[in-house]
Order: sequence, then C-alpha cells, then structure tokens
Amino acid sequence: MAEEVKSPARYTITAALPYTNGPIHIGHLAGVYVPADIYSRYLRLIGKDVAFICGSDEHGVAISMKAKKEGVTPKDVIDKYHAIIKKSFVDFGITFDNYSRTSAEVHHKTASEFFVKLYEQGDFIEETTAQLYDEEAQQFLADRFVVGTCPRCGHEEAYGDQCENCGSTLNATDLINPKSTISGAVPSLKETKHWFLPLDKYEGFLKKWILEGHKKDWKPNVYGQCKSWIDDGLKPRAVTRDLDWGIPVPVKGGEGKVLYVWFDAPIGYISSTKEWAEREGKDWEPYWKDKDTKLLHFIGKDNIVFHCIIFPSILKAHGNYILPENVPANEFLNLEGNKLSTSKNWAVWLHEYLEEFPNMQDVLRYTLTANAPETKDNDFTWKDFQARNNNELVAIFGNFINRVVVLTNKYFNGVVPNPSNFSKVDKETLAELKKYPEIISSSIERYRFREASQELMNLARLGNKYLADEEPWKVIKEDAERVQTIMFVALQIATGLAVLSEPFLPFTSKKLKRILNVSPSASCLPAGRVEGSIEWNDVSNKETLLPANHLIGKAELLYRKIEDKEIQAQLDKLEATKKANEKENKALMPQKDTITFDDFSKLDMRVGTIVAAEKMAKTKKLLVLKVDTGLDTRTIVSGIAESFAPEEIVGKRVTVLVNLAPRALRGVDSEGMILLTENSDGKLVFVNPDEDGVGNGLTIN
RNA sequence: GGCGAGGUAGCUCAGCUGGUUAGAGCGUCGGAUUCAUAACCCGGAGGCCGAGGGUUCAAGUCCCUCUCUCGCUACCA
Repeated sequence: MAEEVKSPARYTITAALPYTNGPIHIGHLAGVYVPADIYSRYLRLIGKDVAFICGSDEHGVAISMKAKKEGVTPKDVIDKYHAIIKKSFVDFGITFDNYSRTSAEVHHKTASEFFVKLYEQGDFIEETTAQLYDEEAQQFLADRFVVGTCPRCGHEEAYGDQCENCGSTLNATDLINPKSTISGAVPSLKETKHWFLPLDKYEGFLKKWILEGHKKDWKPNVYGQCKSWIDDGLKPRAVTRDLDWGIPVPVKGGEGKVLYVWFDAPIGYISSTKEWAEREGKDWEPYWKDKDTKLLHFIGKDNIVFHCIIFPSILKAHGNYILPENVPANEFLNLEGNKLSTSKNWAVWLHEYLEEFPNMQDVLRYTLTANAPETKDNDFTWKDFQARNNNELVAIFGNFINRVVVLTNKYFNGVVPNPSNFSKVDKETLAELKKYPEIISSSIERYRFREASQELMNLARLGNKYLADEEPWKVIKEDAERVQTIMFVALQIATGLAVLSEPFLPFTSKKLKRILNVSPSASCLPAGRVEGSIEWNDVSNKETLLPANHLIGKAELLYRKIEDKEIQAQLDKLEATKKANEKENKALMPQKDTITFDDFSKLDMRVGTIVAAEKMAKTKKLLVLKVDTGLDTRTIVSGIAESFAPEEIVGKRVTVLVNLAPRALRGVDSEGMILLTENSDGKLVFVNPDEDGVGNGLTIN
C-alpha cells in the first residue's frame, strides 16, 4: 500500500502554512520553503506537472491572544503578517503556484465540508468536560487565557498551559487564584462538549502504512518520531475548541465553537489547490485524489505528528483522498548557537535581510541549502554565511563565469567561437558536464538538497579546473585556433551552470542567462516552455548547449564579496537584541500589591548552607537538599536540577524561607524554600549573602 | 523516567544491506599560476569514527551497557 508512484502523472507539493503571528525568518526558509522550492523548480525544469501549494495559517488562540494584547482585531493581525509573509516569499523567489490563506472563504467552505462529512460518517466521538469559563465575557477560556499562581513555584503570572518562570507544564484548572485575562474575572467551571477524532482507531492503518510501508524511504527522524507516537498508543484528539476566532463548528451543538486550528490548517492545502485550479481553469481533484499523483509535504520537525499521523488519519477517514508519499521534514536551524525565537526577536527576518543585503537572495538561499538541518539541528552563523559566499559563490561559481565571459569577450568579441579538434580532455570534460543533471537529480529526488547544492558547485569546479589546465591565456599567443575550442568547451559548462543552478539560485540563473544571452527556462515563467530555452535534461542530451557564432553579453559579476565589517554589524545587531531581551525580561513583572510590615514580618528568612544534595530519582528537575538553617538541618526539595549539579552546590550559602508550610513533593517532605532568581540565559542563581562570616540561622530583614 | 534522533578530521557534513591504507567541502600549511572579485589549480598535514564491552575471519557500520546534545512524552506540582 505504500508503493512509490512509479512515474507520477502529477505532483502536489505542499509547504507548511506559516502561522501569521509574526514575519518569517531564516529558520522557516531553511527548513521548509527553500527545499520545497528547489524541488518544485526542479520538477518543472524536467517538464513535470506540479502544483506547489501554500498559504497563511490564520486561526487559533495565539492570534486572538496577540490581537487582544495589541488592542486590535484578529483580522488586523493576520492581514498584517499575511502581507509581510507573502511578500517575503515573492522576494526570495519561492515559486508557489498558489499562496492562499485560511481565512479565505474557499477554505472555510472546504474545512466545514470536511468536518461535516466526517461527522455524518460517525467518525467523531463527542465528549463533555468541565472547562474554565468567564461569566463576564461569556466564553470559555483557552489555557493561555488564564493566569494565576503556579502551584509549583509560586510564580503569580503563570499561564494556564505553562509557567514561564519554572517551565512546568500546567493545566489551567490547576492554577491557584486563576484569573481570566479577558475580563479579569475569576473563572468558573462549566461543562462543554467537544468532538474528538479517535486516533486509536487508525492505529492499524498507520502501523501498516508508515511502520511497514515507509520504513526505508522516509527520513529516520520522521519515521522515528512517528514510531514513537504510534508505539506510545494514540488517543482521541479534540478537533474543536471553545473560541470565537476560527471556522465555526458546522453541526448541531457547535455554537460558539470553532474547528481546532490543527484540524483546519492542513485542509488549507486542499483549499489553496482549489483556488489555484479555479484561477488556472484546471480540475483540482486529481491533485488530491488520483492514485498517480505524488503528494509531498515539506515541513519542519515540529509538524511531523500532524502531517504524518493526524492529517493522514483525517484524509483516510474521509476516504477519497490520497496520502502523502513522503514527508521530508527538516530539523531546526539555530542562530549563532541559540534557538530561533519570534518572541525573543532572536532571528534573521527575511524582510530585514533584504534591506541589509539587497539583491542577495541567492546568497541566503545557498547558505541555507548548503547548511540545511537535514538530519539534525544545525547552526546558522554569520561567519559561515560569509564563508559560503566568499569562498564558494564568489570564488568558485562567480569567478568561473567571470573568467569565461571576460575571455570570450577579449579574444572573440563575445562571439562563441567555432571549435575544431576536441582533445581527449575536451571530450572528457564535456562528458563530465553531461553527467551533472543526473547527479544533481539523484540528490534532489532523495531530498538531499545540501548534497545537491555541493554537486552544483562541483560543476563550477570542473570549469575552473578545465581553464587552469588548458591555460587559454598562454595558448592564445601561439595557437589561436586551439583557444577557440577551449573557450567553446568552457562556454558549454557556463551554460550548463546557468540551467542547473536554477532551482537553487534562481536569481543568479536568470542573470547568467541574460549574460549568456539565452532564454529563461520554463520554470521561471508560468507559460511553460519557451522557444529556444534550455531545460534540465538538455544539458545531457543536447550535443551543443551554446552554439558557435552565438553572441553573449558583457561580463557582470554574479556575486560580490562580503566584508568582515558587514558580518560584524550583524553580530552587533544580535548582541543588541540579546541586551534588549535582558532589559525586557527585567521589566516584565509589574510591582505587586502593597503589603504591610506585618505581612513582611510573617516571612522568616534565614541564612543557610547546603550540606547535602542529591537528585531525586525519576525526575528531571528535583533535587533533595539538606540545608543547615542554624536552627536545624532540614530537607528541602527544590526544582533546580536543570541548573545545578548536586555536587557543585554542596557548601553553598543560600537564603531560606524557613516557615513555609511543609509540602510533600514526590513523597518527600519539603520544609522550606530556597530563594533563587535567574540570569539572562534562564539559569537559576542563588540569592545569598556575598560576604563570608555570616552565620547560619541569622534572620534576613 | 519512557521513546525518538544525533554524537565521524579545527568547522559543516557523507559513509547503502559489516570487507582492502575512514571520505568531501571549508579552514590550515606548502607548491604552481596570473585570464579572473589576491580569486582559481595541484599537493601535504590533520581522525583510538562519544566511552566500554560483545558477536564475527572482518565493525564507523550489528548487539548490550554507559555518557553528552536536541526533541517528544510522562512524573512532579
């Protein structure tokens, strides 16, 4: 059931729908859009029927949260980022056949129909549970809409789903003193009904389809993640939410509820395909329902479960749809050693990049491809970016082109010379050139884009070596006719590069074709094959790519060097971001309500010393400490194991709140609390006396 | 704690179903060259393939244990 579609009649290629709560950055580009675009462009170059589909993902709590925070409507938020994101894609040459959005009418209709169909088939189960409800605002509260005191660390601004202070995962119903962020009211519990997709029912299908069928052709990270989920046992998953932003649940009892964003988003691929087909006068259905269609999802690793488990189950439940043949998910890209973060502004934003490096899209595309996180998380560094540009694009690719064009102009006034006797080396070099389409194809078709980009560079190396060995600048002095042949061969390689670079370096390819005075390839243009254009396989099949007597243009540099100071400027910018983040963090918590001296004097804080520490078994964060408080030596359990090793804190002076009511944590009574704060990296720091000679048990006031 | 992925030259990565002296690019060192954006081209050095056991005639490649990184998940609250 998982056989590869041998020679697909058409391809449906989807790229993860970007979420419109921010612009997009290099991580998105490297993980999803560049590989998907390379793949799609390549397929078009070999004459395939391709629908390359994407769009903005615009529903969900995070967007309504953001809107609330900024005092605007959700529509304002999505319109803003949809525009920015869409423009970034155009600017970077991502050739979607259609870029839609999930707020579009066609999508609301498609997703609703999908839901109704499954509903009518009885594929859902219904369940009523008690959820927090805001009487004043008359709505249920998503976890993120509730704040309260973290039951774990006492942080008073914990969100319902997670405490940002101690990092623990929470349920909104666990919060102490919960408050609605919408009205400030104290929420009550109220019953609510939801629809669930019983994923457990699809376990057999998923096992057979993925675990048996795709063991070999899916990437290990993708396969492993799926296996992990399936082996863990699948549970029913809610497909509706109590929210007012999204697609209304289109069945009885669905009032005031919307489809869960993860139910509707992947269906957005289908909606977007419909929109495209409508516009192009095509039939969308074969792209999603015909067995001869090869469906591929390009995503990042955070989406694996949705694209490999949940969405296929939905498609399977529906019944008429084909399943993805592969989901070549990438891992994550880090930036200068730290995780990319939209909220912390730790990113290289695409729109900002183009302001600072105008017309250098291909440099970023290339760097991100050559360094793509295909098998594991990878780090983007500006130094690496500079090196890829200066040592590869400039020195190898750009330099070769420049040499060929300059020499052709110098010796033959820009006219491709007539070759005469091909030497053994000439023939071998031309034969090498003809191998490249196959070499690069093979890498692309196995989703090994970084390897493919390096093979492309090897073709430029072939050209450089050929010139270095044949030395036309020497030969010209005694045998001009021989130089004609040499330059002819070199020009064929240059032309090959112009064609084969197109999926990776589309802007370069276009410019190079202009310099060589050849037509753009079909995939650059919607109209299909252009008269006189040279396509992928022509590089192998055609005897001559650039004929004698053809006139080429003047030399232009394809790339410029990137100076150290430009790189330094980017590093400084990131450093500034880091500083700004630190400030922001400090400013985060507003001052709490005023207390009286009596309130304060209730706290009994003492100087103490940690005399023993050991990790509590089977937990990740807890350390069991023995602390000498001066009064006694007592046990305190503290969630600091991720910041400190037990042995390094023995002997540490600390501040202890000694009269906190004892509490059992994991069966061990904890008699007090150690005072801690955290540094800018989120690592915990003890609050303690910074001079020696302060005895244990002394009070703090 | 469970599960998954990764740990191979200074850096970024290849090494398929186990088989001769472990590969590539960058960096580094040396050479050659000047058409070219001081670029290209040639060559050298550099690896107890995370650690330890085991299977085998033979292990980076298979099995077990441990360890570090990342992710998911659980527990704790």
